Amino acid sequence: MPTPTSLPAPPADTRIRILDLAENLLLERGFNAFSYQHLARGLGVKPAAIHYHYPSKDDLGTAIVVRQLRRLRKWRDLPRVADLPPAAQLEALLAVYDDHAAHECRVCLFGALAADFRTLPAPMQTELRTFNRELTEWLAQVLAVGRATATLRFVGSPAAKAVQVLTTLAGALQVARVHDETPFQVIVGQLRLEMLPPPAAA
Amino acid sequence: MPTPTSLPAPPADTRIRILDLAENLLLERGFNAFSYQHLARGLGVKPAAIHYHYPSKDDLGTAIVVRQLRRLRKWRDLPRVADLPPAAQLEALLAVYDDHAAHECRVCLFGALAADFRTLPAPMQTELRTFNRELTEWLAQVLAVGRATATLRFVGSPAAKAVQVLTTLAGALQVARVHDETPFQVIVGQLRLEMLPPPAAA
DNA sequence: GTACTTACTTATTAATTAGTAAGTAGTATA
DNA sequence: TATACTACTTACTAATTAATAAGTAAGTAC
Repeated sequence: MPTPTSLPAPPADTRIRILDLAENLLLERGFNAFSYQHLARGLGVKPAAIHYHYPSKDDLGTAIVVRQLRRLRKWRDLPRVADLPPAAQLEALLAVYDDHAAHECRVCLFGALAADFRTLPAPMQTELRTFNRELTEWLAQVLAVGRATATLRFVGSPAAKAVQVLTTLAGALQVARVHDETPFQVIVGQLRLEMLPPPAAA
Repeated sequence: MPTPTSLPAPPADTRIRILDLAENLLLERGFNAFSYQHLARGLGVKPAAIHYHYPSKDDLGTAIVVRQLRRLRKWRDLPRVADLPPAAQLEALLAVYDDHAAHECRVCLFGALAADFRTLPAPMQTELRTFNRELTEWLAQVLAVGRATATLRFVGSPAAKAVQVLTTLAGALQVARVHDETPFQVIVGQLRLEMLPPPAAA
């Protein structure tokens, strides 16, 4: 225990500030479109300071994906998410993507990295696959319960529908970037129309 | 008319060979992940030769998008496509994306450029928007006729469904890149299941 | 107060980037 | 045969890239 009673250091968050800015630049401009110089200028430090915390850009990129994976797991297991009924869980997911669209039309992590995937360091590839797999498995489970309880509607297997819906959402954020937020809202509206209102019939 | 009776020059296709290779690299690795040096090495010429045909990378990138736009218009107006019934037109579209997935998991033009969109030269942005808009309008028309003739099934407006389907397909190619072709086939199967078989009921 | 660690900066390297200028070989035209 | 054009190559520049080495100031441990 280094600082038993006092925690005097808010300046020590450079490591996190780097990660935050790098993540922003990644989601707003793509992985190959920012450099240690950009980060350094944006934070008021020298490029070598970034190398001190993240020796190589591979390390930095991997750290971004690993943190997003940790966030996903934390979010998914949050009582206010995990204890929701399936339709509300789906809405919570849509809200996350809506946040991205509203925040400078940021794409999601997956959409930011997929196109350049083959140029990414191996650890980033691995972590991104895990990220996407865990998110898909979570949604598949939500959809399965939702259909079983007649609160979500779709044809085909929950796993297939989960892949389709997540892929659509990732793409929707990209379309929002190319045009504007409108098509994103159109797509989300379409998803709600198809899946959310149980048919009101028997 | 330069060469009235003879056309002796197959070597003169360097301009096209550059465009072909650049397009391949763009779709396989992303726009910021290839350079004039890569192109030059791949073609056995010097980088300056590329600059001769395409003075700047902006010009080259724009040429790629412009050519894809021309191809789209040509394809769409082809008798063997334009004269098809709506369900077959949708299948023809799916076949194009399937080609991409089968060919080294190439993403589509849109998916390759969306993440880095803000780093692209303005003419590329403009042409890509046009490309996406025209494709969407075409599909919306197909869907409208398909539903009117009861050969395609969906809820919501044809325009909204067209945006959703194209976004899903673009995303599906990206998922194929990150994992393998399987999820792409799952997504296309899901789309067919939802839209293609008219309900067999009245 | 000496040793050590943390968190940097300064200075530098080697590679790569897009882009340019000038020269040249081959072909076509007058 | 002179002229000019096409399609390059050679040689170069300036900027940027990730990365490293060495130094330093401030704090912590004992």
